[in-house]
Amino acid sequence: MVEPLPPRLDPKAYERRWQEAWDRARLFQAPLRTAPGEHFTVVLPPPNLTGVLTLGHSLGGTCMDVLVRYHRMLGKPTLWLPGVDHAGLATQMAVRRHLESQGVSVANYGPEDWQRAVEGWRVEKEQHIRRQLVAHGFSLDYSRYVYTMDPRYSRAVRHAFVTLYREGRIYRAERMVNWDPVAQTALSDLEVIPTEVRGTLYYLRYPAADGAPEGKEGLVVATTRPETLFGDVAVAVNPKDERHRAWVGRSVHLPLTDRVLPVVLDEAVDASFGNGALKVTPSHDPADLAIAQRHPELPPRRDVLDERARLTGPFVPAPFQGLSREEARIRTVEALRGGGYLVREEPHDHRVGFSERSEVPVEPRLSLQWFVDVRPMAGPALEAEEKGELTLVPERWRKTYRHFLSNLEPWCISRQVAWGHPIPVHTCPTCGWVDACEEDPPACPKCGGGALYRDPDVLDTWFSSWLWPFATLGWPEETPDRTAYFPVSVLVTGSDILFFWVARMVMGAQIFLGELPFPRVCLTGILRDAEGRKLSKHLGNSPDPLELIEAWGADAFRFGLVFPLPTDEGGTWDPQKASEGGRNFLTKVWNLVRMLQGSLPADLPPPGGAPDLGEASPLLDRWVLSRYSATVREVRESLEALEITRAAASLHHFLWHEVADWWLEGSKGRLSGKEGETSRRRAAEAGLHVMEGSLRLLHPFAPHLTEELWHALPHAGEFLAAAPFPSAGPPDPGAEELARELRAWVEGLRTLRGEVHLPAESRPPAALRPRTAAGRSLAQLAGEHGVIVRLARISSLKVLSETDAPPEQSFSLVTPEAEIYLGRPGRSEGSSEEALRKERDRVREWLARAEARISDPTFRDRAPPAVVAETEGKIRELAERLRLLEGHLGKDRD
RNA sequence: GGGCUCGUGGUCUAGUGGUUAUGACGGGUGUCUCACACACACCAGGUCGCCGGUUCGAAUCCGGCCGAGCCCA
Repeated sequence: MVEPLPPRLDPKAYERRWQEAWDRARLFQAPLRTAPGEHFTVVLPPPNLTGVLTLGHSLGGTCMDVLVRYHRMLGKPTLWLPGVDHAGLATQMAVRRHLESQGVSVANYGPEDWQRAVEGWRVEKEQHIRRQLVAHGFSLDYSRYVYTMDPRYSRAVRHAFVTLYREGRIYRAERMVNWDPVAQTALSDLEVIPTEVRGTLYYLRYPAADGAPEGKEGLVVATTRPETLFGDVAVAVNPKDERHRAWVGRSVHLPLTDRVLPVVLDEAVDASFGNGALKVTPSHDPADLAIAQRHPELPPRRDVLDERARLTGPFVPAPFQGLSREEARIRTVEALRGGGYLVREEPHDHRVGFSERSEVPVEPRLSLQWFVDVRPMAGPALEAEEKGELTLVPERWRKTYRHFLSNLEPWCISRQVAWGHPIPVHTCPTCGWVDACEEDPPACPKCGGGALYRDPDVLDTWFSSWLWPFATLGWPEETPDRTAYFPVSVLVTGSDILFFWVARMVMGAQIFLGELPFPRVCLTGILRDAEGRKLSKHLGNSPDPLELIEAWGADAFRFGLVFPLPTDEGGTWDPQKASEGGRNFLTKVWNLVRMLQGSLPADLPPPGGAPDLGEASPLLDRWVLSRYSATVREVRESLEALEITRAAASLHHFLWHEVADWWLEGSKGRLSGKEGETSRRRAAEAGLHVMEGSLRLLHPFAPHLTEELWHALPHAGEFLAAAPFPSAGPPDPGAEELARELRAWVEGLRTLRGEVHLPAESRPPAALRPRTAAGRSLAQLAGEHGVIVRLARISSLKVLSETDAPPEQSFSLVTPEAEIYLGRPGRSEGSSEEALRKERDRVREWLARAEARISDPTFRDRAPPAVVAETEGKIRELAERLRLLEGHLGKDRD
């Protein structure tokens, strides 16, 4: 026989123990299979190697674990595959900060040095991340762990590149990219954070070069970046702008230089901004570049900022050479002011892109980069969603998904960093041969020359991430896992990476495998702190999940994450409060089982099928079994629909407010044995059936606690984690209707007690006259009266017939279900008049509202007959209740 | 500037044409009632952002406005 449970729940006493036991039993290792077939596969979005997991990972992980454990309990071959992402530049920056904090200079680090430096970091972070994942109780299959820089994974990345290169989908081009002048690399749009900045708008006069139009001395342009003026190639105005019409065909002097710039017309110029004239600096602004390209007479570029954003080059006058962009702005403005070119300056709020990595403003820069032309891939990805082959949950993300795919830009995949997957393109300096190869060629295949030159860039990290759902399973090789466990069954991730990860994975799988990587995507909300900011490593406002697990236990933390689920919009979420709520609920479950355990006969066998309860069985047992069946159904439906919060809420409500508050409270008499061994045994059987099943239902949410409690009850099997998920039994509507009535009676009695301030210890006699058919049936079940007496804390219950006179000297109340009387201890101790009056006023108001509706002829005319009938029924009930209430009031006043 | 989303008691939230609008936290009152004070019972608190429209009937559908947030420029 099992030990009695300790009175207090202590997660530390069992969480680690079960994690180790599950691990020893290899419960989470997906079975090896070679044939395709029904399976459930989830891949963990690989956390970055940059550091520790955030609460966002905890949320996504919990959702995945719930689904994975559920499907595993359904008996499907189940795989949840973990891994980490090398996160190229992000990791390199983190390692660099780490090394520099230890006084190590990385200025001269080459790729090999970085490889070595990151390797040590990687081992440490991998261990930490794995510790965090294990502490959550996530049922991951660590035997299939993947690191995006593993040789096998790297081969997949390389294969993907070579395939696209050979198909002509990858090309090299000079483009305006987001340039990080500190990290000295291109960034994707998604690594740039637009930030609201208070800057200055400078109005500069560019003097006329070949005679000013009448009444003008020069053309005034407005700019936030005066330091780039040396790169100007023109001044542009909007053709519709009458103010500047006279400038067409003329030219102006570029201040601080001896150059002359033409004035051109372009639709893109915003006439309402500044003075309506724009200095065109094609090398350092994407919009200006576009203008220059529309005017073939203009020089296409004129670079004045180098890779560190310093003013350099032949167009920069000597005094400004080598200045940083910040210094250059100050000096240029000084010089412009000195020369009388600065007309005025005004404060100006605008958005500047900051590098997510090095946190400095990004510099638009023309440079030679590698691109994937993803635009042709969008069609199939859109089509899959439109046909319903790919569904997003919640559905409202569809529009966002479509909008993104309909506006794709070529994807810049090259990065000028030391660490990452190298771009496998080789050039022969002798004959000019260029190609992408799966293996490094020892010599030029064309001319036989050696000393091939490999492209120095590495790939954007997302270029490896978009292969995740299939490269982790062995692609491009046909491995057994790929056959058995692809496609992924559902992808769970944060809505913030819908574009750059989810959409790209869809395109990737379609192009490389010709099929979807997953049929469903579950997008979780974004957690925000008390100030409404997104929790992130970046802001440092995410607590370490390990601290919360340490403080509350993994199960409480997990339950707090999904119930209530934080929504992605607006709302804030307090991890302490949420975990506390989880802990309170789990304590409830703990005590529920503890109470039940103490009441079980020693020889009670593990539950088999549902106990056979005839109509003569105790109402509460029939009712709780019916509610249990309904809960099983709801939980299964919710989990199938990926509505994890709804499943958690069903369980929370059922266990706390149905099993504990009503079944257990009302069954204590029977469970205590005071009503005989047979009665006790039957109550215990019903309770055990419901609780053992509920533990299985709850297991995906709170795996440790349920495993611990399951072992404290009679059970069949070695692990709850490997037990089958419950199936729903039939509902019992008759029992539900009677129980609803019983609860209404008890609640009415309790409300009246409260309204007249009866002391908690008083046990007055009570009488009650049913007002419904169900109530009259319930009244016949004399065996249930003890339950009502217990729950309402009364000494006795007398059911009155229509003709019975109500008891003298009593408090009273009229509810929709019954007229209720409570014995009054002494005539001086309060009255129910206030309660009755309150109720009467409410009923009057409802009645008035209903009567107003029914007296409207168009309502009778046009509303469905059922609604009219319902309203009439309601009016009858309310009128009757009002009459009764007024009668009681009259009597009470005596 | 374009796109998307959301405005429900103090806070968070359920609710896709018909009830007396759900629940949680917080608040109040009373209770250490033989599982649980991490609890139990009861109570108070909302003109469902605003204005119009559709409808017999709108938190729910439509339009406009106001406010918040996200994404892309």
